[in-house]
Amino acid sequence: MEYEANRRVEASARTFAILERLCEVDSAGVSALAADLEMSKGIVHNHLSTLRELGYVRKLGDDYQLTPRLLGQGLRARSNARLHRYAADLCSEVAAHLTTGVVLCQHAADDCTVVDAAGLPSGADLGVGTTLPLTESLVGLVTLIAGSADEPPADAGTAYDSAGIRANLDADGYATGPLSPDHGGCVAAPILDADGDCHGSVGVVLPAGEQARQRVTEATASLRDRIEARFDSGWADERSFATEKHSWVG
Amino acid sequence: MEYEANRRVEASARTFAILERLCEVDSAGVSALAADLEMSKGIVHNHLSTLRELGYVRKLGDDYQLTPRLLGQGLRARSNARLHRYAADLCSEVAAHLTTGVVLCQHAADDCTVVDAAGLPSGADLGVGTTLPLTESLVGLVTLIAGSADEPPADAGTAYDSAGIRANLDADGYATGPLSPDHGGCVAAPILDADGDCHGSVGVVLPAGEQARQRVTEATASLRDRIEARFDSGWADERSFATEKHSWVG
DNA sequence: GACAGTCGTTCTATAAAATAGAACACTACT
DNA sequence: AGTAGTGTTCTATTTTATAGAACGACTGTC
Repeated sequence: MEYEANRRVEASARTFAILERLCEVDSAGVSALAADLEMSKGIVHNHLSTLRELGYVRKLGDDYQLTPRLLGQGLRARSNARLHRYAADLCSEVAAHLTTGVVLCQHAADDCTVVDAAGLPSGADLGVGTTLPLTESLVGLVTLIAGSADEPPADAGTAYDSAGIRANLDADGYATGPLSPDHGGCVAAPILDADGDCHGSVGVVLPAGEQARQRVTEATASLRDRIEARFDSGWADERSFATEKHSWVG
Repeated sequence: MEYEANRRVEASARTFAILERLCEVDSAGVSALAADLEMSKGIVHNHLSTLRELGYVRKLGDDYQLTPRLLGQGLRARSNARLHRYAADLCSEVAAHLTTGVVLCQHAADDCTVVDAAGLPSGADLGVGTTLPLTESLVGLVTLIAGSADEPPADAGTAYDSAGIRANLDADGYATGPLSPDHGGCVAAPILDADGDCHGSVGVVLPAGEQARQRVTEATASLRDRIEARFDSGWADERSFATEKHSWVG
């Protein structure tokens, strides 16, 4: 218990608290941040100066504001992750072919994040960067179940039938149900590599109509297979390398 | 001098160094990071644990990897910035109308970052998230010049004619030249608000041909005017609010 | 024109916490 | 078995982050 408290770097946690707060409010002054986060003005100023020195924050008049640096790093992190590299183009392809929505979600500790989206209407609240709860969304739940041998604890109180989903995953490798409490039906399939590690999931929106259901489930299973095949083969992505290096001159 | 050194939060700087390193290499272990950053293994482990607790990093086997959390925050930060909210749709519009590339760049301390791009070929190295140097790119230089009354220091050694660009900005509100050493010609216009603060710039790619030049410069000036008009009026963006709140059900 | 209420910034003594470095547990390969 | 690698734990020491008050500048109001 003594060590657990000691190994956490408090100063960094404070810096991130400030950064996250700035992310919510766009622009704020030292006093407002200090009041919101219950920190002294002097300390907030020190952390903001540090963030500014590192290029994550800039000053506009007397207010501080995030720079787009996080965006660049976030996109770079996504490009580094195999899930996005292997699956993004296939998801677009399926979305276009089925004329429905497809989301690619990456599993994280406490939630899952949409890293690619295709075929969604422009007003959708499922765009890239959206985070969904692990236990309260189908795309999250399938990653949780596929990633661990034991099913989610009963106290999680999920609205889904965990045992049923597990059975569906064991049988078919996908599950069907509402994408989240706020969204309609979808078919969700976890993406596993050869070691059995779960990298995330794909969710394909289910249009109304019973014959669409079969087309979508088949397409989802095929999509999953093609993505996992790339994981297994350590896909060399020659194509993306070829285009990535191409310097563009207008 | 004593205070300057004291107000920087070293622990946070170390955490960000680890985070940035992870961003470059996708996935790495404690020892590798410690060696690269010349830190002790124990310390790297503490910082990684903190980042993991905060949800920015996850563990895959013995390696650590960034989560997509930065992506979500980066996109949210972009949505909060007025530059993106006011200018993104107009840039797309102009790109479609002229059938050329348009980039929207946000000014930061040491560089400028592409926060929106439209009409660029798929292999372009100018996508969202790209950072360009302030003095070695036209889109950066116009923000630098427009943002400060005095011209950039001579020792910056820019390949551009700063005085000439300043004259062009004073006269027309835009400048013409190579977008960067790696790219072709463009017309770049800084975006200023009513207080004279520079928020960034737009860069419109210049296709070959002399009559295209005039069309593009006129379109750029018009684009700048329309964006700045939204800054001046504190554009209420009813439209984006209306669509943003619309929960989408498949 | 002085006043009160802001703001961001600076400063310093004190207490808290980050750190280095060695030891530990575990795995893989020889 | 042995060696070399990993991530992790631990502790004593010193660095350093912190609270809180004072400062200077600015913006209104009376």
